[in-house]
This record gives sequence, C-alpha cells and structure tokens, in this order.
Amino acid sequence: MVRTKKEKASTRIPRKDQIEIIATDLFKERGFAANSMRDLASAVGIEAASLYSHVQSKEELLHTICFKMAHDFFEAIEKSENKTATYPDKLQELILAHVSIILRNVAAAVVFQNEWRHLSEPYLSHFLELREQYETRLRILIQEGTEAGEFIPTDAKFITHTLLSSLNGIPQWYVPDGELTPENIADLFLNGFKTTKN
Amino acid sequence: MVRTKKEKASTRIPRKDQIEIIATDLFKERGFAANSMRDLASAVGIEAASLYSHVQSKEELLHTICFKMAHDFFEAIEKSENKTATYPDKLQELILAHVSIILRNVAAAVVFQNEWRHLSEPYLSHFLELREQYETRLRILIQEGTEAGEFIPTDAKFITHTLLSSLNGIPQWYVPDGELTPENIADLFLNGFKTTKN
DNA sequence: CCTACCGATCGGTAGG
DNA sequence: CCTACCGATCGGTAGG
Repeated sequence: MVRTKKEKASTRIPRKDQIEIIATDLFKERGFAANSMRDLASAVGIEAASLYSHVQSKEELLHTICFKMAHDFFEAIEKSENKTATYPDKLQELILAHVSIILRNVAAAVVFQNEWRHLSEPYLSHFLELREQYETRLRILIQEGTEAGEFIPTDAKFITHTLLSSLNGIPQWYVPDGELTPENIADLFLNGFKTTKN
Repeated sequence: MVRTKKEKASTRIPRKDQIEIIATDLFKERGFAANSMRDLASAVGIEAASLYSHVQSKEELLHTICFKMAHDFFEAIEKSENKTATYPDKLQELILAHVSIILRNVAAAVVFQNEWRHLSEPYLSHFLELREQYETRLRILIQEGTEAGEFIPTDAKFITHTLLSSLNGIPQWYVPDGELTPENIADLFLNGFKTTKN
C-alpha cells in the first residue's frame, strides 16, 4: 500500500482546514481537555509533531472555533438591530439567523457552547464580553418590543436566558438528516413570542 | 503553625463527603478531564495519594455525582406520574421538582449536564438510558395532557427538548442569593404551557 | 494520611 | 511531514 499519488478528496481542502474540522468534531465529542494532539493527529492521519506545521498550539484550534462562532452570532444581532421592521420581525430574523448558524456547523456550535472555559486570558475575557453583549442586546430587543406593545409582557431577563438555552440546546436533539429546516425550527420558537393579536 | 487540635468546622462532615463536594465544584468549573487528582487533593488540603483512602478512582467521583442527580430526577418524574391530578398540575409539580433539584446543588447539576460523557462503560450506557427515559416520560406527559385538551396543542417533542434545555440552563444565569425561589422560577416556566382557559 | 515512586501520556521542540 | 526527544504531569500503588 504505497501512496504514489495524492488522493483527490484529501487535496480538496487545505490541511489546516481539515485539521480544524476534525478537531472541532473531537472537541465536540469528548471535550477539549480530554483530546490530545496525538488523538487529533491520528484522526487526521499524520504524526502529532506534524500538526505544528499547520497550527501553533492546541489552544489556537479552540480559539479559532470559538471566535468564528462568536463572530457569526455577533453579525446576526447587528443585522437584526439595523433592520427597519417590527420587533417580532426583528426577533424572528435573529432567531432564524441563530438557528441557521448552529445548524450550519453543529459541532462548532457545541464546542462554542461547552469548551470556551478552556480558553486562556486574554481570550477568555474577550469571549465572555462578546457573549454578554449578545445576551444584553437580545434582552433589549425583547424589552423594547414589549414596551412598544408588540410582545406579550414577560420577564425579559428570564425569557432571554430561556430562549438562549433552548436555542443553544438544539444540537442535543437535532437530527441532521431529519425533515426540519432552520426555518421550521425558527417558526417553532416564534410561536408564543408574538402578540396574540397577530 | 502546628495543628494541635482538629478544627470543628472541618470535622463536621466526613472527609469523603467533603472530597465529593469539592470535586463537584472543580468539575463544574473546569470540567472532569481538566482537573487532576492533585488539583482536587490540593483543594481539599491533603496529598493526592491520600484521596485514594476515601475514593477508589477519579471516575468514581464523577459516577457518584451523575447518578445521584439522575436518581433525584427519576424520583421526581415517578412521583408526578403517580399523582392524581390534571396534566397541568402534574407538569407543574414536575417542573417545580426539577428546578428544586437543580437549585439544591447547582454544581452537581452542571456536572450532571456536562460531564457524563466521561463516564466509561457500562455506566455510560446506564446513564444515557436513564436520561432518555426521563425525556420520554416527560414527552408522554405532555402528549397525554394535550390529547386530554389540557394543554395548547404543540409539537410535543420540540416542547420537551426546549423545556429541558431551558431547565438545565438555569445554572447559567441563576444568582444563588437572588430573590428568585424555585417556586418563582417554576411559575415562570408554567406560563405558556397552561391552556388559555385557565 | 504521608513519602516515594510507577509507567503512561501530555503539549510541544529540534532538526531534518 | 517525520523521527527522536524534552520536561511536566497524569492516575494510581506500595508500604508504612
């Protein structure tokens, strides 16, 4: 079994991306701390030392995964804030975007959700800042919509936390090849948040 | 600083329990895999080797934490099933019990939620069995209540997963010394699940 | 509950 | 991308 040619499938995507994808999957499955660089290397099909030609450190991988997701979520909330629309429409757009980001890369979403605490400073602080910002701005969206009479009055803090927990819990039950689209899921979330007059 | 007497506070609870409590806190904070027995020993104030006089292995600690919680949750659902009451009342009781179990030991709830995957077989399979049982029985409660016309018709699977994600997400935002009681939180969850005629 | 220690494995580097 | 290797740390044991 001598490999005389490069295989097409493996040369399609750059090694660095391939490493990141496999790392995301491993971190999702057993966590950042429980996966060694040797585990990763073996899953990629190279030696552990060779990983360091493409990646500076184990934490760099985690950092990349977490901040890519954070960036996507942040973009989504800014987009919804800047939209000229009713609050229910803004919320609907944000929920759809949030769901879509998660479903686009479920493994990365799980790592983002569960493994950020293994980031070291100053990344950890930065990450938590972004996360709190997102929460705060979602809460404000709900508060303003409620004050405008476009949502049923609720405890905005509670609803925000509950909604986020539910959204971020999607990977726990979502079946990748099931019949549910991001739009379907977003719709399910929206029922109960619109005013009854709608 | 020679310790000539045993201090009262530290002799109050058995060492084994103390180790378990501190382990729960460490596992909650940085995960099972990222905490070493030396970390635990140092937090307890003894040498690593001394832990093994009280505990068989690192995993035994995780096992104890996870299955204690699983047992409590299981007891709660059985109690609610056996109660003669309307479905909304059954659900209310279950939600209150679930919230109470989480708030009674937030750290253990977080470990239960996040660290079970580090259990080895056959414990892992057993754990997942219990977990699925709980989910299934909650879903059935909601389905039966809906068929009985006591809940607004919804997608029972979706509602079950969403409710559980929200409940299990409580530790992410709950402030221990805040003004919210388990009853307050359970009430917040119940709005939206009762029929409008109520 | 401690000292002393085991083999295994960790993240990462040197040098090619 | 590999071989060879580093010091540090891991879970756990022996023997007291």
